[in-house]
Amino acid sequence: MEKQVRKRGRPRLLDRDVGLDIAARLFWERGYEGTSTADLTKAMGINPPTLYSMFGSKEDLYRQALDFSIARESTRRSQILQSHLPAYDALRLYLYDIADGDTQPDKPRGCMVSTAVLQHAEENASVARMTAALREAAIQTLKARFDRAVEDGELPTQTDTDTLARFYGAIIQGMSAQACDGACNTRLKRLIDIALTAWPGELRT
Amino acid sequence: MEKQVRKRGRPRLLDRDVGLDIAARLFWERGYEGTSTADLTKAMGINPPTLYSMFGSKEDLYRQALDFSIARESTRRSQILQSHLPAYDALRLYLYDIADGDTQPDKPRGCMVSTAVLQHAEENASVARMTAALREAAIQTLKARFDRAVEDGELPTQTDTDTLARFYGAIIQGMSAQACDGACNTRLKRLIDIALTAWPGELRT
DNA sequence: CCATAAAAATAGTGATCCCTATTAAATCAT
DNA sequence: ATGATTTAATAGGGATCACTATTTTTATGG
Repeated sequence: MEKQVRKRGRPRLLDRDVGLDIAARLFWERGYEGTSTADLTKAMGINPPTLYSMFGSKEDLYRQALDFSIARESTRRSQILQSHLPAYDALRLYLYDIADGDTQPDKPRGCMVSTAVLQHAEENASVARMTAALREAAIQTLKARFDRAVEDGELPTQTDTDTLARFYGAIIQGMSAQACDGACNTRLKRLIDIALTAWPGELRT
Repeated sequence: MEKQVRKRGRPRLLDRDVGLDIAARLFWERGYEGTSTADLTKAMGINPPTLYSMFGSKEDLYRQALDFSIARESTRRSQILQSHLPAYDALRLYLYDIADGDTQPDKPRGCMVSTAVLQHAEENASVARMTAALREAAIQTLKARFDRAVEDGELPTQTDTDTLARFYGAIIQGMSAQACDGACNTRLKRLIDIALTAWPGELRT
């Protein structure tokens, strides 16, 4: 990650990561269809051609903003999930971390991915497929952790880990929706505590 | 509900309820921001002035289409919930009915209300408040049923019925999101069966 | 200083957005 | 038939949509 050597030509006024951060925040708050390229260029302080030369298109920018945001969160969250904590405890901390992310002060409510682009115009079907794939990947990550829990004897051998992962995925999506509707952090965590009572295994192995 | 007596003037080409049904289906599939007035007028087979004289504005039409759709479902669903079945059994049938609604053949996926207008442009904030209020009302209906269950001794007296209602509300929202992403009916019902294991009371009193 | 390179700014493009002023058509009452 | 009444159709308005051809600015290399 060494600083780029100064190249020829006019220097950039906008750092790429700063631009992605601004874009991610707008898309997060207003959604893909609710955010215009004029909103984006205005918030970044650039003119339209600069946006297109830096990021390609509105859809390309959305994809890059999602990748950028996910990269920032994924390290901490995968550490929680892949730690040597019992699966139940790891899951609890993982869900609490998501609840925190859904209710950050001075940030948009909810999750940028969990409830994004569920309904959409036909022309945005490819954007919807992208967010759906990200949600499916998150569920598969949960399932893999649950499979490990079965191997470790923390869950009954007959556990349907796929459905269990989709159940907690539904909790994550429901929390995002309720955060968008104004739910506070403690309210989401009380909800998590109920969801954790559906855990099929012995607790704290 | 007697048929209206033929009045003076040119007869309507489009029945109001037929128009609302067409509008509801479009809004359901594409969302509020993803559906244009041109989409609506084309699907209804009318010209723009007819849409505005019949329904007022795009936002008014959305509100009327939501009311129209909810009215059709609410009778059956409130019968399920307010029946004399034990609360647990009523809840199970209620959630199964919602799962069926999320995965109807030849209908858009998911629920028209549960995951609608979560992210939105600033100019559509009033539309978002409307759908949020409908979601909150559904949660309060669940809470009221749970409160009755406490009175009937089907739930422990110290049960936090508000959080329990928001938990099952999250399940409903998560199911809608996953249905939008392609989940089938049986997958949603397996998810419900796990959610029901979080029920705090004695089953089948 | 000059040529080259790279990015920014200007000034738009055609398409689509939600909505409406006006005119034409179709019915009923007399 | 005529006038009154109600709805439909025509034709577009002003704003915004995502995007871009062209020109101008600012840097480096020689």
